[in-house]
Amino acid sequence: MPHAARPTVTLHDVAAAAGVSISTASRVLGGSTRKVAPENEARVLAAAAALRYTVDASARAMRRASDSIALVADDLTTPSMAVVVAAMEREARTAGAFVTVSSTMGAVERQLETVRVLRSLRPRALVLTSSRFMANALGGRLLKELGSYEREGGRVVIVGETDMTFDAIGFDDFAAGRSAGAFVAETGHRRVAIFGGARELRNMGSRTAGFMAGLRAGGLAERDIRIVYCEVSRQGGFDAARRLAGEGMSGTDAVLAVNDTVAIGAMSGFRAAGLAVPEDVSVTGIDDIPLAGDVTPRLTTVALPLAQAGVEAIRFALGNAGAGRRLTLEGRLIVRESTRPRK
Amino acid sequence: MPHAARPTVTLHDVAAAAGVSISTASRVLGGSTRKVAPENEARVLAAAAALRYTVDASARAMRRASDSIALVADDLTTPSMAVVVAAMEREARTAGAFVTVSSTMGAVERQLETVRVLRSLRPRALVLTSSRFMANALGGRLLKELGSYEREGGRVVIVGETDMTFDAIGFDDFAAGRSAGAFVAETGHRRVAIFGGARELRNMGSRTAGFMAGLRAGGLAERDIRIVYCEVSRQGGFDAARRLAGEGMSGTDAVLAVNDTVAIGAMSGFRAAGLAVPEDVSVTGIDDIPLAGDVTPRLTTVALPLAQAGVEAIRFALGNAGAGRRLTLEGRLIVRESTRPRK
DNA sequence: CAAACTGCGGAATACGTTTTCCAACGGAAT
DNA sequence: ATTCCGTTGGAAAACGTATTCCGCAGTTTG
Repeated sequence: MPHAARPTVTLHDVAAAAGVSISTASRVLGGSTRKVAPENEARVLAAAAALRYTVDASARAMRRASDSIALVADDLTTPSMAVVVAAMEREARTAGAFVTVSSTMGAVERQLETVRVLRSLRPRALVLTSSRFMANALGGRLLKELGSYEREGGRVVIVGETDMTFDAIGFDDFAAGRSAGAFVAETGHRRVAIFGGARELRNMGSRTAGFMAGLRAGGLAERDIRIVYCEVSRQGGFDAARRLAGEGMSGTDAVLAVNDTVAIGAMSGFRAAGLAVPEDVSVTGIDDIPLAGDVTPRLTTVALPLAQAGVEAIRFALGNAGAGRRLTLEGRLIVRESTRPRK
Repeated sequence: MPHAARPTVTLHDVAAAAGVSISTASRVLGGSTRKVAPENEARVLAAAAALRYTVDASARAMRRASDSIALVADDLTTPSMAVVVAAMEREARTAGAFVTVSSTMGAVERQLETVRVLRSLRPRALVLTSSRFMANALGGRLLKELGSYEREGGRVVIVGETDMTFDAIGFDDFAAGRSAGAFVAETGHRRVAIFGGARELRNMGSRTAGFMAGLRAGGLAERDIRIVYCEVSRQGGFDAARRLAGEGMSGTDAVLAVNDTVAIGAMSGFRAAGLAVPEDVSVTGIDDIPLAGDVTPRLTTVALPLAQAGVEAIRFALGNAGAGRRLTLEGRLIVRESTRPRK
């Protein structure tokens, strides 16, 4: 035993116990196409079970394509991300692959570092999920790193919006925003506030643009729409609502939040300020995280197929190479009790 | 190139480019103790950078102890689990290790299967987080599997309660329950309902027992305490609250929920039934998930050091072998607005 | 000045597996 | 009966790295 962590039972041991050669044992255990005599097959299987043999994935990876998929996520604790990751894990497993997860906690420099580390695992694919994977980030160094990974035969899949030319799965954020905006306009709201994200988050920008388009299509004028920049978090929504309420609302009868987390925070903020949702003000979100259907009042939102995105990402990762495929998933408006038509 | 996924640049290429032997390149790049001439070192470094070389973790794992840690989690989407996992990921990274995550979605049979698969990665340690890792599960097969893994030099760390003799990190669930119970009793509540978990979840059982102990210590009689079994989920808490309210509360002025998720569900349920928290009924939880400080009213709860548990688990996993160490972490009562003293 | 020692580069080996190649064997066809 | 082919087992090579061992040079020591 060469070093502490490896005093394992090997194929060699199994073969010896079964009285066959290593080749034969490998063929039985490794799912080879070659046939071996039923007699020998049974003996190998028995020996493997008795010895509790498990193949060494590292050694196997040196001869076969690996079946690991590395996932780089901004923040695993985000509800929508948790849903995506869980779906990926499930899908990968049904395909006999497994997922290793790393989070970058939103630090852009750590994305590069993380990708470097993960590349050493020689995963079959690298799945990046973030709203911030832009080609020019870090002076293009991330792009270069991913490029050379791909040139070495790896697959890169991006979940979220990007301007890079890898396979990508995104949500139609503009359309999602537009359907929320149109709904709010059609249900008779006259003055609307948009609780929007920091400008640098690209998908949040698309959602805001969609809100505007939907509202205008529904007949609202520019001066009836107010954009409130806030942190994209529950607290951000809470604070924005309190502030708006503190300033007297100036007629605002609906809030379009850039995602469910902000919307739920906003509902709390209004309630804390003594306003009732939906009686005094309607609130909508985007995403349809599990919590959205659980809060009181339940949140009207645009459901994005988060789990499906996870599944499709794994399919891209495992499927045949396709250069720069794009899959855009559409959201679906779900009307619940956090909105109410105005007379 | 033997198979598609491996046309990578190898140490051989770097050595050739630098004009040195493979051994020298390995010594420079692999963090060896052997010294190499500064001249050569510089050339190797330059070549590696130019070629974008990354070591092959699989190949390295065949000579050195691996630096991966495999995590088996019941359900990654659980808020408390997300906190633990994030902390593990962070801690592992600072130690130069990385974490691979798999979830079993609560299915006990899949725990065994998952451990089998993960063992093939020859991780340095296996970290299991669940409330259900009992020795006799599956007729002891899981225990046997873990035992042989440990005999092969692996480390097993369990986060949560267990009766197995591996290193374990747990929370003092009984004490947490007791401090919540004592607080509720001391603040003048006279009739209390416990929203408890399914009986087979051991830690939930300890919490319930702690509730009882705390309440009795505070002077409540057996007949003033009512245990309501409900699903451990937001919906479970919601339904239980609705049911209780529908039956007229029969004087209940406080609810002790077995965790924050159930408590938050219960608050919604009461509100939906027209009752106010904390005016009509006080509600407490256990865990202190991030959401607990965000809901309205903010939840009184017993904060468990979830992140610390993740950190300590990684330290156990990476530290020197210690047979059957136990670390029990204590919770801390945090009083917020979901409870109110009764006159 | 010879001998011992130090510092460092390189050849070779080992890690555990898959896969190619070869040999042996048995049965069928001529 | 001889040749041919299909089947199956085993020997050996290969994957990329870390490390042991050896040798060469240069330096110190007696």
